[in-house]
Amino acid sequence: MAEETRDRVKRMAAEIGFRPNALAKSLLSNRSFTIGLLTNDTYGRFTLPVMAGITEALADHGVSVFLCTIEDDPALGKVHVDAMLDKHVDGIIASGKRIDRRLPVDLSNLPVPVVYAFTEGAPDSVTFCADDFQGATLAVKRLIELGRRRIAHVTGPESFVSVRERSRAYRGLVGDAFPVLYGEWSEAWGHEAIAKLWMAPGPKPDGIFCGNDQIARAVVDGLRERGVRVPEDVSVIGFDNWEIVAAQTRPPLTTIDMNLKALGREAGLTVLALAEGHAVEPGIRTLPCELIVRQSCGGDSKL
Amino acid sequence: MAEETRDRVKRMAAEIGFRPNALAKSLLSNRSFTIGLLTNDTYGRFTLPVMAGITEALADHGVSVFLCTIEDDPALGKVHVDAMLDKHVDGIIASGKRIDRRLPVDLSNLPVPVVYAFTEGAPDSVTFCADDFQGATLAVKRLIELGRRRIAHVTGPESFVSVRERSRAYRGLVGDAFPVLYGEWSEAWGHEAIAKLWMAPGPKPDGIFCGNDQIARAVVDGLRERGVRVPEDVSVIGFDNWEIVAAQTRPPLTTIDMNLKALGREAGLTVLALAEGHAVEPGIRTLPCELIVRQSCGGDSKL
DNA sequence: CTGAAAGCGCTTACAG
DNA sequence: CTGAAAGCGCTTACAG
Repeated sequence: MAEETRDRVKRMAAEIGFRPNALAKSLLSNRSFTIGLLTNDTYGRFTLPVMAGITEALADHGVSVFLCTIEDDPALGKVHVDAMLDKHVDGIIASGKRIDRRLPVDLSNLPVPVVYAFTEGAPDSVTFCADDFQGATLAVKRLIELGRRRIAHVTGPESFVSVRERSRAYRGLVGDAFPVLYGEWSEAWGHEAIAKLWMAPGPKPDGIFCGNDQIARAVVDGLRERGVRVPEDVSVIGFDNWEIVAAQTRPPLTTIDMNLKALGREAGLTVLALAEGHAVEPGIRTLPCELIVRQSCGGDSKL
Repeated sequence: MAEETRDRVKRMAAEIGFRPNALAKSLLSNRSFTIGLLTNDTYGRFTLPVMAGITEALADHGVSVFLCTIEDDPALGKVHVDAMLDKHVDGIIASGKRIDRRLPVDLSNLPVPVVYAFTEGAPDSVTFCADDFQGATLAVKRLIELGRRRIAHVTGPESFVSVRERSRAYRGLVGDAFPVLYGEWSEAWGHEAIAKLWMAPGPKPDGIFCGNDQIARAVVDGLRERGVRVPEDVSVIGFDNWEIVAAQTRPPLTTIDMNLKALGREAGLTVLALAEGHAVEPGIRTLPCELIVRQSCGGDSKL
């Protein structure tokens, strides 16, 4: 075949928009350039950022991702996992809405690599999660740096490891002058907690670290309703950086971002490496959180 | 081959967990049992319910779905569409965050069927969207049935068709005693609107229909802060049924649900039908909204 | 009714 | 260096 012919063929192929059939390729290469994201987070609060990170990392590798939302239904889970295996995904990323619960499906002994992100993984697997302790430390330290000396902690149910980690960080920095207030992940609980705190005798807190943004929002609202100024009288910091809540609070919440997108990116890259046969050390990888400064804590944002 | 042998083979196949390679199957059948969901709704507010509907309708047909979030980046859009076509998806569902904007990618003349859900479609395509006019009618009628006679409408930017449709429905039922207040889709605007309404001379509204739940939340908060009781003095109804906002408002919001999940289900079924070669009438299919009664409008919930 | 062959669209390894 | 063949894992159509 002459140079010229070869060129002509190539040109025509490009012109005509020839695209090789990825399915046929996969049949040979054992690589489908497809991965599955399995989650029970129907609301997408945690899974969407993770998903965004995965896509960001893998889109230009030509990898597409199947999103499978399985609620808490083992049967649905099996259906989705089987469908993914039949389609020969290169790997699976399991995700969820809390780091101390497993998805209702058995992902061990699959013929493809599995990586866990923001959900509890199998013992010898690779698991990514946010560093709750470090994130909480960031928040409480900021309150201390702002000169706050009576810092309270209003948070979610003690059954969550995240809650325990965060309050452990709080305790370490603040001691036990104030009780940690455990409750629901709701605004109702935030209001209740503020009522408790302000009805108690003795000096009131001048800083409140909240277990999530919903609680923080209610705390800020509750304070305003009592005529207490935020951030002048009391500094409030939340957790999650859930835009819809944090940005709409009056004043907008300073809060902790878990960097879920970075987490997704790492998980994506890792599952790809595994799929390509690279060895990856198993274990729990903890990614740092970040302080997002808005207006609910006051002070110089460059502190 | 004896009956017995055939049985034994089948049994062994099941035992050993034999699963046919879907990729190989696809090569022959021209069906990959895979569809793509393309969206620019990074937050997932609208796309996630649509996605849930699609999955619900198609999971037991063995169809998996690629989720592709393309922000507003045409280049990214093309990358994803090409990746999907290479993988021979059976069809594509385009979705978005408003019904009068197109995705930044050309989906005409693709070799696979395309269906639009909650985004503007190509002229001769199948498009699904919620019935804004009917939804707004539901809300305003409810306010009227509750005996409200001075009903105001606080909503988003007039540039949205949804906004214009909803206010057209409002106008039709209420007349023009009150101006329609157009603004941002934010709580800040809700507060501002209440300030305007309550500073104006003359009788105050006794019912407020809001363009979305964020505005409604702020309206309820603003009213409470002015000592106006909701729902005793003023009935408020929102739009969207965005759980995180509607359920946490004090009192929780009565609101309109666009039935996005049903929309996703229809879109999924339709794209599948097209993939199977069935003819589908092009055009815009409008799905009805639903009134979700909580406590912000008062009255008998069975009205 | 059973069993072997041809073919889906590619890539890899091998013979000329 | 070029070109034909074999094969990935299936299904379909055809010959015995």
